[in-house]
Amino acid sequence: MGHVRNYTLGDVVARYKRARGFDVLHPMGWDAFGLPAENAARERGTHPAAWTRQNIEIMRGELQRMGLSLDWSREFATCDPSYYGLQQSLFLDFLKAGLVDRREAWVNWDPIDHTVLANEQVIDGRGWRSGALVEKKKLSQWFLRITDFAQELLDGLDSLDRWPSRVRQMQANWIGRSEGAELNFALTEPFANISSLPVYTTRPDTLFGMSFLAIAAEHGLAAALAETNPAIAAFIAECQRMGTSEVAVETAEKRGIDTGLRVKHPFIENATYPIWIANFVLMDYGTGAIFGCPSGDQRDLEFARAYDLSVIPVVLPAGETEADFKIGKRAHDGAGTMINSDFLNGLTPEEAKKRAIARLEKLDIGRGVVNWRLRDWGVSRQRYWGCPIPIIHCDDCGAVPVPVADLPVLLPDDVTFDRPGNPLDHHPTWKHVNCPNCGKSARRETDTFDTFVDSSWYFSRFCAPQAIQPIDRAATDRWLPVDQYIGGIEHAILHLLYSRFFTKALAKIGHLGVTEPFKGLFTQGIVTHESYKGEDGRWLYPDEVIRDDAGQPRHHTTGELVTILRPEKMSKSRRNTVDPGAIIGAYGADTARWFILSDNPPDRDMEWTESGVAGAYRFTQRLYRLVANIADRSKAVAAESNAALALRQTTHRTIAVVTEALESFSFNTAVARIYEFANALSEAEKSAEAAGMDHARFEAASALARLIAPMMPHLAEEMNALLDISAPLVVAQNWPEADPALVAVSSVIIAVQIMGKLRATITMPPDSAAEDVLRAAESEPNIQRLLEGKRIVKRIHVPNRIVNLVTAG
RNA sequence: GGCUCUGUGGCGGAACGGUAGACGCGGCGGACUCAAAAUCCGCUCUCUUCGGAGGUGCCAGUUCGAGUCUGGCCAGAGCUACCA
Repeated sequence: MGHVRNYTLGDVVARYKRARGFDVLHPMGWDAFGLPAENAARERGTHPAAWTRQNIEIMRGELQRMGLSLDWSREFATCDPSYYGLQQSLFLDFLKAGLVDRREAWVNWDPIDHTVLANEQVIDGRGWRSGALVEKKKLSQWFLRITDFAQELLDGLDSLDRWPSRVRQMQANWIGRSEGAELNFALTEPFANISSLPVYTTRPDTLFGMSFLAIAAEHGLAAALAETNPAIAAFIAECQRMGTSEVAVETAEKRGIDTGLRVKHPFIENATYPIWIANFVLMDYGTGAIFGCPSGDQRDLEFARAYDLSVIPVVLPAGETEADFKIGKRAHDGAGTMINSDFLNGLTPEEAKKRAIARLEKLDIGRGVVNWRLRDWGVSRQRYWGCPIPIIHCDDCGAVPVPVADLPVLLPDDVTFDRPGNPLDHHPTWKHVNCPNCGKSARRETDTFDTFVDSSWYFSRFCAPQAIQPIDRAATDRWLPVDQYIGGIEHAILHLLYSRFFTKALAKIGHLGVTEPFKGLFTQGIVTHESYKGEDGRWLYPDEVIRDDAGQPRHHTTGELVTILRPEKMSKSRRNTVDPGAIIGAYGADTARWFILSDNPPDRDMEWTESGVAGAYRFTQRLYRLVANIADRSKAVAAESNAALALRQTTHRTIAVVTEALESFSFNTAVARIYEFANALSEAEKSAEAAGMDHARFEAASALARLIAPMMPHLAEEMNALLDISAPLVVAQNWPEADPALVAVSSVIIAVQIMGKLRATITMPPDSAAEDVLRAAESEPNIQRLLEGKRIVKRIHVPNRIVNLVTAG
């Protein structure tokens, strides 16, 4: 149901903008590669391609029955060779432009499934599918150099003023720019050709509070030490077994092992500190080594307490004295004055930071650097159902790009899923090819791309889906950036960041002329539903549950009592799903669309309820009846009755407010205004004989048809044809225009307050002079009564809205 | 732990700092009907001595006036997480 909501919202915008005369590109495609297809293959023996095609057929049918105004001529799926082949050629362009690296990286390795797992696929240290304990393993992987664009990706966020600020905030946090210093700590004695250790820190100001240096278990020095020291080897092995899961991280104690090696302090002559291997130091942030200042960093403090290392306060908080200040259980990482810090004493941490960096640079042992939390994007996946990475590995020539003329590298159809691992790797012939360089026998890369690659440029392809080139520059110059992108908040970081990176990278190599893909972003909420449990605790489908005479929920055949649980995201495992096809079948697409739009603001989660759908359905029937009674007698009359004029004013005011609501994505309030309009039109039936009412009702109904058209396109056409069979289709008509003369009001109701409390209302001509309004307010009977014996000391008048009388005595 | 967001009737939710609760759902009452369904009409925040009084998570503040702005709490949600 989530996708139905998503595309309904988009369709309203598309239809509305089209009626306003815009040229709208509203395409549809399929993000078709990925794990679900492979899992289905393993579980049910269907081929991933067949399974995918079948799913696309089903979903396309649903979308078409929803009446989405999509341009199906632009449809494609990412698993089409005509799409992924072009993606391969883009990759080769990236490679040529130096945007691709191949390097060793630590990965989560599932020893049963023989595959790399993403972090989110590791649950409590075990593979989400196999349940095997996940190992950290070093593998050669392909990386896209997204970090080259870190600054641009951060800066670009400022220009995205039509994005939700929280998404921008999330991306900024993810990119994680920090400023600090990188410095080298010299070892007192070199070990295994290592004479110094580089360390990144954001707090060079606290260097005088140092009490140890710690390196990650995966650090090169640790590996070298492990060769001759079994205790260290055991400790490293233990760290690698430790999961990366939340629980593991949260409950893990700070642990370490002293290497026996020591480093010199950069500033203090003859001072040396131990090097520890610690479980809380991350290899892939900074340099994989830290200096520990326990007084200023909570983690360092916990580590120091565990191993009885010294704690030297270096920042004195305001209001404390140097003699009394002690570090207890909490490190002090806030503001204050530097102490125990030689040439930094008396400075603020900010100033001290600058001074320390200057000294490091002068001594030529360090420098100020900017560091990023963002990592390069590993795109290798040991999977079949994805886009093959177009590389051939040759023993002599190394990794050789597949020549462009040989693209696409097609996935073989004849694969088996009868054993763990990557079917491409098991295939008897596929990977054996000759090196394009030297002609000797070589091997294809058997990894495929992360599917986020597929979805990082599809919007460019939609602009010219038949083009020979992957991206048609003229077409993208015309259409991009996307004016309005609609998606779930779950894409706030990954998909949206990767797409932004791709756009900047493609711009750099000339494929695109824009540097941001999506000008406007709207994040819609998820669709939820109650879920139901039978007496034995099994999940029940919504249509298995009925209400008995007493209103108790019961199973429809067994009669057992059913427990209702609070609404949650629809999921197959909880069985709290509703089938869009069944809803459309029972009520029609317009009812589904109307309910989706009316329930609540589209950026919030919506609860799918049967009564809500039924209410929407009733309204569709009511609209039809309302219009069926109105014939095309559209001539205006010279002398219009008050009733007719009032209806016409309502019509034009409704046009104005609905237009405004649609512009601001307030679909639920647009719906409310249309309900009010329909109520007014019903009311007008009572004075059907009044002069000019035929025309007024016809005008109203005609406007109503066009106003609901973006939301209920089918009913809109029915109503339009009922009113005037010879009229052009609503989709061919313009958006209704509000007549300013009819929108204007002839009187306003002004609230009269005394001391800010509402005491009366008065009716006045709009824009009346202040003195007239105040005179009328003060002579209103109820106000006069309340003012008795009081003196007015101040009169507030807000034109057309309110009068507030401030009294004394 | 960090960042962000959200707290308004029985429910979903309206409300440029200016009449809190629009509109819908649900509920109650009535009309129509032999009856029901459908439909139509009315009522639906609380208290009230019928003058009013109180009310938007809690406590302060700014203002003639605060659901809206500021500060501090409380609760819930999302993201992120040993990022040095």
